[in-house]
Amino acid sequence: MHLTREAKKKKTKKAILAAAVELFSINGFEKTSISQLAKTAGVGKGTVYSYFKTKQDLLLAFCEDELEYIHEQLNTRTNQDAPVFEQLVTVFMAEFEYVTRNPEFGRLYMQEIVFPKKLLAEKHKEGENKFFEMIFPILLKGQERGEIRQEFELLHLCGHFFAIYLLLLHAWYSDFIATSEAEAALRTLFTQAFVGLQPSTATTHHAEAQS
Amino acid sequence: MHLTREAKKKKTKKAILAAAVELFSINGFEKTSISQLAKTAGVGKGTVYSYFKTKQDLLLAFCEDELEYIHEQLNTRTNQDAPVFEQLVTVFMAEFEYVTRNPEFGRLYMQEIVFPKKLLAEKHKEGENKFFEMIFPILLKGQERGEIRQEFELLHLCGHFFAIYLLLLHAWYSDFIATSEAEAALRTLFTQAFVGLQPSTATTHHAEAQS
DNA sequence: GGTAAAAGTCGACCGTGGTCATTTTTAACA
DNA sequence: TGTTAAAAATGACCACGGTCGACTTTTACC
Repeated sequence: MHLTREAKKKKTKKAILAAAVELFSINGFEKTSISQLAKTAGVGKGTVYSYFKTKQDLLLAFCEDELEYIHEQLNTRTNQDAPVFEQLVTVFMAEFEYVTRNPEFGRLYMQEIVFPKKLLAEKHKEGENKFFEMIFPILLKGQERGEIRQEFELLHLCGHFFAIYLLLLHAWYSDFIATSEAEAALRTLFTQAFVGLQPSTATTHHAEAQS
Repeated sequence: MHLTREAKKKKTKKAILAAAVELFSINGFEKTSISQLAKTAGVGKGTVYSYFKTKQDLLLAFCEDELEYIHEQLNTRTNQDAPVFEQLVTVFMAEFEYVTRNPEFGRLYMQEIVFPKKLLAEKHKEGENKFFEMIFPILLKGQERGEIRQEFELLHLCGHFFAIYLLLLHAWYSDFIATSEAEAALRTLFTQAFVGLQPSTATTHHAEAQS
């Protein structure tokens, strides 16, 4: 048999991940030791490290699994005909709620995603692309519909919104805003971004955009 | 003598910080052990921990010292009469260059500042305020001069720019942009923010801002 | 100075994350 | 089935970050 081996590996990996979810949820990330986790998963300590390079990797793997699920759900649920503004609020709030539901996981995940070790940057680009893939089509449609200026590149637009999302999370983690205030804050920031910071009469002498 | 005691403590603290700077610079943060550091500083291991709660705290303390210096320099050097746009570019690029000069320190610093442990959030608000204090007066003057819309709250404006700054660093740490491209990217994002994402003819049906 | 309490220092000690030589399991072939 | 080489699992082991009670120095008061 050729499949049995691979199948077993998958099963072991799942067992380790399951143990991780269980123990991290109960005791938190830092208070869970790898040996304890290995025992729960029914494997040796070394085995854990042959599936995950690092304790953090284990957490990130779990987070990414969960996020993928959230993203799929979002893709099927968002109303493609609503205004861009509203679609973005929906998407961002879903992400926000997921990340902040378990602050400890979310924090470690975002720390690694936003400011990755340079060597691992490549790996995370992929993960972030998931996020960009979500809002990319929304913004594209927005440009087609004339809700968003067409002279800006889509990538830069995505970046702009990602920036606002980062700020939202930062504000929450720093206790500047409570969970209940998040949506209002997001809308305020979006409004600023849409309308623009300068008065509409101003001369845009600095508007030489870059690729 | 009453001062001797305090003076001695300061001296010890400086010695520890100095050892940290030296060893971190040579071997990096993770490869420097506390016992090694303690030996270099000429104190016991426990003493290090009576001055700094954690190994990370040690690094953050160092970073904050350095940042303070940068901020002072900036306050005296920026041209208060230049357009807001240009002043902001100057300030942000200075910060950017400092943070990315030593990627490892900058990374750990930003990780902790942007997504702090909830319990320590209070402590870091202070640190961030330094940043806001830098751009607050610039934006205020911008509003007075009519370069920036007056219907937005200054705090939200600061937030908007901080968001862009975070994105810039993120893009750099993720290898999306190189050091040499940073300023151009920053200008592009600023332009987007100033001009606004929606066409100037669009109806702003969503413009109910929040406090 | 003598002395007792408070402040500061110390390094042996603990549990941890991570490694690696060794052992066990699997797959392939005669 | 028996043999063997590769793949996978293992846990003793290591260096580290951080703790703690024992120890030394400083202070304040007589």
